Amino acid sequence: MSYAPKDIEEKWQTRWAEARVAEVDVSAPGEKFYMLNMFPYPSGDLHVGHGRNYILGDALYRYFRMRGRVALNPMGWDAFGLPAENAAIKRGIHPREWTVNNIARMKLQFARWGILYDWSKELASCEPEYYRWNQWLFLQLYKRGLAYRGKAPVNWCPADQTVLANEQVVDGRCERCGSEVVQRVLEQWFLKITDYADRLDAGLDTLEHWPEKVKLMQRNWIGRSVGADVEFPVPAIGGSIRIFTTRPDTIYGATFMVLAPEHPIVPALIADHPQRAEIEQWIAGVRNQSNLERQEAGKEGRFTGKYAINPFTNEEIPIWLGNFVLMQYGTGAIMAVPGHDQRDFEFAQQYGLDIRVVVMPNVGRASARPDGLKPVLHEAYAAKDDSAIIVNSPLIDGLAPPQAIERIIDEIERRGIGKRMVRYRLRDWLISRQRYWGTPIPMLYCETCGIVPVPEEQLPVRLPLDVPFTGREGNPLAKDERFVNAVCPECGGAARRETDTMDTFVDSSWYYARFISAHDDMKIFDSKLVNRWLPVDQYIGGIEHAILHLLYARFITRTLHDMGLVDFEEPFASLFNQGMIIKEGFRTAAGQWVPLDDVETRDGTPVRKSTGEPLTAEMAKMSKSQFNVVPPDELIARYGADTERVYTLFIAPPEKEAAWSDDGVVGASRFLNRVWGMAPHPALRATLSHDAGEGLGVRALLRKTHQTIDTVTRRIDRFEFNTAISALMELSNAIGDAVAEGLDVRQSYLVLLQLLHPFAPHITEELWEMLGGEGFILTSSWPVADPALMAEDVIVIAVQVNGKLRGQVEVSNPPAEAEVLAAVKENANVQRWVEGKQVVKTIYVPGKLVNVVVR
RNA sequence: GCGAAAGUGGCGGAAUUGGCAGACGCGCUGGACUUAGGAUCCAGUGGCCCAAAGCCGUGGGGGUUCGAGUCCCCCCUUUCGCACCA
Repeated sequence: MSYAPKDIEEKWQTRWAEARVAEVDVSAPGEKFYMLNMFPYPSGDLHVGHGRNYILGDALYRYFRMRGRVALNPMGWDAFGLPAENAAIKRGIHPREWTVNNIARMKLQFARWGILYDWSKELASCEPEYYRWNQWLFLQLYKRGLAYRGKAPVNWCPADQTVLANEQVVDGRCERCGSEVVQRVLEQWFLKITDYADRLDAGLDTLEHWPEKVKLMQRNWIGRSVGADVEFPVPAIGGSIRIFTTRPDTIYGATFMVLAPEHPIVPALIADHPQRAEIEQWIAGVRNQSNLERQEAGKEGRFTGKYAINPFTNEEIPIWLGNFVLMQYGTGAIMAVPGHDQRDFEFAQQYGLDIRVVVMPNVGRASARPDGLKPVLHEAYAAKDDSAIIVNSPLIDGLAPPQAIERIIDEIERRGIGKRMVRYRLRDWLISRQRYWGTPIPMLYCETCGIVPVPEEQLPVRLPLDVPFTGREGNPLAKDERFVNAVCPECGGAARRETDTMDTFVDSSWYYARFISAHDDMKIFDSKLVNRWLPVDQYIGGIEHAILHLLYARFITRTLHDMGLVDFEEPFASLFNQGMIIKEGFRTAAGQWVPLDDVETRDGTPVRKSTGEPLTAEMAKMSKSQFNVVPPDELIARYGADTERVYTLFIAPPEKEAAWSDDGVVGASRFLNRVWGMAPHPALRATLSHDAGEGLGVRALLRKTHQTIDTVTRRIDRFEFNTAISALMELSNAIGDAVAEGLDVRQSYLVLLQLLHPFAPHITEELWEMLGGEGFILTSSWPVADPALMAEDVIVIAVQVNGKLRGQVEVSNPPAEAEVLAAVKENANVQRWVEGKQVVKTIYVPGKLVNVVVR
């Protein structure tokens, strides 16, 4: 009987679905395991690159189930967002219809991959039963002062009349229409994530099972800096300017001050400047530049004509404006220490400003120090650790920077001119979008009462579905009178509804908790159950979410914690980022991607069939626009889903980028065919017994089997799926050899099926059934390795002396010291025996090298 | 520029604690079966050498060690992240 994946796979997919095997009663007893793939945006068709992500999750889910855990593997849809709206504009399909259709297609695809989700807990963020709680959450945040309306410069696309998220701006242009994005100051809704900056930063230390890389990225994004705020008096305007510095120990070296051109005090400083008009023009120019342009322009500045007093040297220092000082960070003003800061140094060089050395390498004796008072910038002169020493600074001379910093801040605080300060790079989260397809922000603007929240009992604020989509006149919601006109719940007068919708990252910041009570229409979720099931035990998704989604989710979880709704602060105990699948695409010299059916190979080089022009092959992320996607349909039709699953996991370590190879797939296919082909052999039907007198072959196979159980288990635990599968291939090869020798392999074969199940679920279920297994293999238990059976009976040690083989001796396993010593002595006259585990370690006798190696 | 990770056959990649480098798979070579092979099966496959023996081999150069892909120092290359954050 030959292997027909199609029939088998459909059969088992149907059976699993009918038996609702993946449905979990969240209040059932047992040790829980919450497995979660990041819920996808329903963009439609899935390719094998997406498959990697979900197959990985399914394999883990099945593994933990077999290990006896009550495993939950839910799935939902991040269903609001721009592409649905674009489809509506381009093709006249309603965003909802487009989304619902895509969801249906993706569900089918998941089923064909043999992925088991608990669909009873399915959710879609675009449905009122979900986004209602999004709105509720927003109101709670508003009540706590964590949601506020404020002015901010935002990315504005003039053609589409909307704000764009930073990630929707590509090279300064709108990713959708290509128009140049401009900065506009608008009133927007923000969530006060900065209130949680310290907790979000500190919490990273508790995430032991997160990739270091992601934690580092978050840490950099939060950008915690410790230092001090210091006031510098400016007599000319009868006030002072506050700066932030992380190096207060270098304050004696502050020879000038630089303000961001946008700093609010600038107009007062330059009011009587003779070239005021020119400076204002320069400021306007800098304002209009993006950060990138600003940096490319190089360092530029203008002298304001005014001076500040350095509070420690009491010298007058010039106040400059500089394009390299950012208004958004710190106080928008710096004390410039050109002797010890690269940027300040460059600026000082350019404008001929004083440079003073106040830090030197600490080389012990003063006389041995370099003649360091030269105005140069050198690495050692910027050191912040004990390798440096402060000079030219009366109050802190001779101290190392760490002590000097403490000392000088104490003095700053004593004098009342500043204080210790921790600042963050993190900014508040702008969540307003002038977009239709999103959660309406549940707020009202009343002519008499001002900003009024929609009362909770009026939720959800439903997104009207019958609105026209033209795409060129801004948010259709704003023109929908029925939606906009509302009654103020406070005074009963006329009110206007907020027509902005929420950033979809709000939707995804708490969905993992909603799965636990997905259909509760009384509350956001059941806290008791959520506290039982969360944090998520294993979260899987792409590295592209390293900052945004994961940071927002960590933030929102903390707000839920502070509301008393959950008793944990970190939503994801363990995080795994799978790598992308890439594949060769072909492009012309001009960089244009060419469809595969227009590519052929002539004389070993790819050319474009239609024009004959030469093409270059390039590995790229799978994408329709690059014509290099591998759709799973064909692959499954030809080889079956199990083959795709095994190949996808075998191709490379899962965290790495993997190059798809159509040829490589056949390896996985052959492997499964061999596994199938062994099954009907008569040897399988015999009963296995391990009586003495059995052939060595059976013992060896049994040993291999138990070693494989051990190996595969450990490798799955460590996410080493590729080598777990290679170990199964080895076992399969060993069983194949044993079958050829006519040995009874039934027991080993059943173990192989169990170990293989997470990777190739359909074929293993089928074979399990054929061999008379009880129930689903999915619900069978994971085999346990018997250490006694794993060990070799005898080992051969080779005695090497000075690299030369002196003899080989067979000893029992584990080897008795006396036995080995005797053997070694006989061959090499050795005195001492060092025992390893199974492998015999080095024996070293002075003057004589003896290397004992296990054979 | 700063930070992080990684360099192993023709390719993807293996190699607990330093202990037979190249598992497993692809590809390739030869063979079997075939009207046929982009199917299947068998054998071989790091390099030098007809072969054996032997020698050389984990980006380059030093070092530690009886022994280094693995540990230490210097250099080179690639990828990723941040990008004037005071």
